[in-house]
Amino acid sequence: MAKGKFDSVSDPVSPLPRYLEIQRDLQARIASGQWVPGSRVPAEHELQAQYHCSRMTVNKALSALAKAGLIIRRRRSGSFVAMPRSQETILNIQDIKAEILAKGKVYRFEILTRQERAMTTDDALQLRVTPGGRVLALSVRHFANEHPFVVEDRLMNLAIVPAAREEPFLVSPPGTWLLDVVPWTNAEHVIQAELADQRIATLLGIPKKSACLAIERRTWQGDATITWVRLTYPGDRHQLTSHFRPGGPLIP
Amino acid sequence: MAKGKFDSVSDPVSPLPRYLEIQRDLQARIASGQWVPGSRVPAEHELQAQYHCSRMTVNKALSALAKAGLIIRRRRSGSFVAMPRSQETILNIQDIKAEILAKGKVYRFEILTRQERAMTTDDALQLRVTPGGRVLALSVRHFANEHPFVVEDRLMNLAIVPAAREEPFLVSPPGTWLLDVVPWTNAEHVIQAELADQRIATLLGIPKKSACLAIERRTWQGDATITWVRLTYPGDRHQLTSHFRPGGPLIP
DNA sequence: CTGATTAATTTGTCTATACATAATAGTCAA
DNA sequence: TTGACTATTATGTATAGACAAATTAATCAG
Repeated sequence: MAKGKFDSVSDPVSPLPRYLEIQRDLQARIASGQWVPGSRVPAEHELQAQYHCSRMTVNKALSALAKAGLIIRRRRSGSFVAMPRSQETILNIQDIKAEILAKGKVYRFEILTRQERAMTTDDALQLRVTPGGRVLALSVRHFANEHPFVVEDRLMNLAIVPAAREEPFLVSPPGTWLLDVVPWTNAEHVIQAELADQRIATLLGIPKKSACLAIERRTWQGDATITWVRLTYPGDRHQLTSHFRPGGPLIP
Repeated sequence: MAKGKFDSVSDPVSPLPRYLEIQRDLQARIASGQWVPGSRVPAEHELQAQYHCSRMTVNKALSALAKAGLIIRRRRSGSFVAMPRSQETILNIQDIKAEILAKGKVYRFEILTRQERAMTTDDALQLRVTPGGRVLALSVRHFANEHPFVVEDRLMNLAIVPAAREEPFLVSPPGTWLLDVVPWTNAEHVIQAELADQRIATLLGIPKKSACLAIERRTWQGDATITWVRLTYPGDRHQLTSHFRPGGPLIP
C-alpha cells in the first residue's frame, strides 16, 4: 500500500523526519558506546521492522551515517560500527573582513604597497607556476577597532585575474574581492609559528622577535594558481579555534 | 513500469551510478562558471526529462549538492547556485604517532612526568569543569627519528577515564591510548604561536625564545571533559598543512 | 580434503507514485 | 489599495517493489 508518509505514525505531530529520527537514534547508540566499534549494526530489513518503515528510509539514515564515517557498509557482510577515527578537525579560516565583523569589531584596512610587475623567479616559486606573465603584488594591513590585526602579503596572477589590474580595492580588501569575483576550485593552507621581523613588528605594533602566527594560502582554479597570500598575526593575540564532533556535518 | 535500473540505458557499460553522473555533471557546470552564482538550476522535473531518469534520482544528486553547499534549495522557488563561500578549510590534526609514522619516520615517546592528584583549581579551569575528583597529569616527549618532535602536556579526568590510573602507557602514548579506549563526542582546538620558555627549549632542543606552534585540545564525552592536552611544536620545523576544494566531500 | 560452482544474503541503485510543506502568484472582496 | 483566501509550483519525505553487485556460505565433484 504505497500511501502517504503517515501510514504508521501514532504520534500526531512529527517535527523530525523519520530518517533523521532513525539516524540520530543509531548515532546515539554508537556515541554512547552501546554499540562498540566493530560490532554489527542490524541489517536494513531488521531496522525496517524495528522502526516500522520502508527499507529506503532506513537506507537513507544508514547511508548518511556511512558518509559521515560512523559506520562501514559492505554488501553481503552488513554494516559495522567504524573504528575510532584519528583526531581530525575542521578549521574555519574565515575571510578577514568577515572574521573581524563577526567579533563585533569595526573593520578597516589600508593598502600599504601595490605593484604590478613581470613575474619574478620568486613570484613564480611562490605561485608554483612556470615564470612568465605579470603579477600584482599587494601589502595590506587590517585593523580591528583601529588596532593592527593582521598583515597581508599577496600575489595575484594577472593571467587569471586580469580584472585586478583595474581594481582600486577601495571598498573590499583584495581577499574579499577575490572571493566575490573569482571561482576557485582548490586551496592549500600552511600554518606556522615564527618570529616577527622588523617590518612585521612595526606594522603590528608588537616587539621585534615576538611570536607570530603565519598562515599561507594558495588558491587554484583548476591547474592555474590564482593567488598566494601570507597572513601574519600577532601570536599572543590571535588564535585559531575550531570545534568538532565526530560525524560532524551530520546534524545540520 | 517499475522495472530495473537499465530501462533507459543506451550505454551498455555504466561504471558510475546514474545519480553520481548527474551530480558531477551539474557540479562541473557550476565549477566551470557556466552556471554563475545566483543563477537558477533547472527544476527536478526538467532534469528528470533531460537525464531521462526518475525524479528521485535527480533529487538524490541535487540533495547531495545542497548538502555540500554548492546549491541552495527552496520550496516553490527552486534551486540556485550558491554564492561563493567564505574561505573555510578542513585541517587534519592527526594523532601524533600516526603523523610521524605517516612521514615514514621512526616513532618513539617517553613519559617525562606522571602524577595522579586531586584536581587543583588550575586543573579544573583547564578542563573547564567544577573542581573535585582526581586527575592524571602527564608530560610526554615524542621523537621522530630520535629527534624531539613535540612536547605533550596532558590532563586526564579520572572520573571519566578511571582506567588511565592503571595504564602504564608502555606501548601507546596517552593520546593514542585514549583514542582507542574512550569514545568522544566533541573536541575543541586552539592554535597559537608563542615563544619557547626554558623548559620547552630544553626538551625540544631549540633556542629559548624561538617560535613555537602550540595546539591545545579539549575533548568531551557529552558534557564531561575527558582530557585537555597542549602540544608544543618547534615553529620553524613544524607546520600544519591542509588541502581543500569547495564542495569537498563530494567526490569520495 | 580441495577447488569450483551454486545459493543465499545484504547492500546499492532505480522507478513510479503519493502526499506533505512551503512559498509564490493570482483572485476577489472590503 | 489592502488583506485574506486560493491555486499553483517546486521541493521534501516516504513507500513498495525490482533488479544489480558483491561477498559469504553451502554444496558437490574430483
